[in-house]
Amino acid sequence: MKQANKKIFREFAAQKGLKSTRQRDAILDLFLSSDRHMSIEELYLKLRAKYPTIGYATVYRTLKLFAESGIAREIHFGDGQTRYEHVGRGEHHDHLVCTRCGAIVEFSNETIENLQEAVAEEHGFLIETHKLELYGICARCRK
Amino acid sequence: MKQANKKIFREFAAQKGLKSTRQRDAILDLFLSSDRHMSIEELYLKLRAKYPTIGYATVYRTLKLFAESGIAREIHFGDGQTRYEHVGRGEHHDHLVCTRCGAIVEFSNETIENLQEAVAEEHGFLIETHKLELYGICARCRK
DNA sequence: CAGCAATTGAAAGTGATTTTCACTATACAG
DNA sequence: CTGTATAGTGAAAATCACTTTCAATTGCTG
Ligand SMILES: [Mn+2]
Ligand SMILES: [Mn+2]
Ligand SMILES: [Zn+2]
Ligand SMILES: [Zn+2]
Repeated sequence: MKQANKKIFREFAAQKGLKSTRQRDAILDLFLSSDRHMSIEELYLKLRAKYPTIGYATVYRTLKLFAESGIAREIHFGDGQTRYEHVGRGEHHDHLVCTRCGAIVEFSNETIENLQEAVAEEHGFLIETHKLELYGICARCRK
Repeated sequence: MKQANKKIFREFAAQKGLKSTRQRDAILDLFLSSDRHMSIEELYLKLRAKYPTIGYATVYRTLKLFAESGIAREIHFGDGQTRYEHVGRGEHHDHLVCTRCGAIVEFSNETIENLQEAVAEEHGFLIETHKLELYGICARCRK
């Protein structure tokens, strides 16, 4: 997925007249090779290590571009910070979030998705997106 | 539910040594008799009408107490504002949110809830809470 | 290389929420 | 009823997570 997403972003950038900059490239590389759910702050701190002068604004702006291009998705787990996660073409998944250690497990359940559609239909809604998050204690923390 | 929740909060307040104040009572009455999903700002503005000197801080603090006591639940629909909704003893529901007009429809689906449990179990998680929100266009806005 | 638009980072600005603090109100003992 | 200890209040300042502004820099195109 990494190379595919790199290509998707390059194409997006090209047709939008975005320039290729040292910072943007560094952020893209870091994002694509990092943990799947990173907060801006985590990304910023890691970037600083290799690129001490990079600014918060640049990181924020760049991650928005990633989301716009379709290679990233913004997620909110209710801790006040925005996270970004990788998105593969046409992929979708939901999350289990450990309230103890913060671990995030991804899952996808076709049946649930279908039932969501059914519920929406009952109420005349046309679903655009949805959010399903299960919060609890992960296997590790339960031991 | 209104009287029941009033009683629940009174008991919570008593055992926590919270005092009964004019403001707290006003906020409780307004909250319990209002729309089921109110933002702090909406509550604040309505309160101001009857109680011109009430401060934002008091409203924020009081709603947190309501949540702590179990009569209210904090909800985040991604518009940057925290909302609070009524909670009845042992009740639970999820939401359909119209991205056009902001309408909120509540629903509950036993089958989905059971599948969530099954998913959690597969991953060794013990669910504490969950959030299921379906965003889309409501029946009215589709016409 | 010149010309110009896009990009960057520091710093100021936002908007929601929280904290601080001096003042006030409540509850409970006497 | 008081007097007191304590909790609560509201205005204003502080925080937090972003977002915008802007002057300086950089990438591209020709
Ligand atoms: Mn994920
Ligand atoms: Mn609701
Ligand atoms: Zn855990
Ligand atoms: Zn609508």
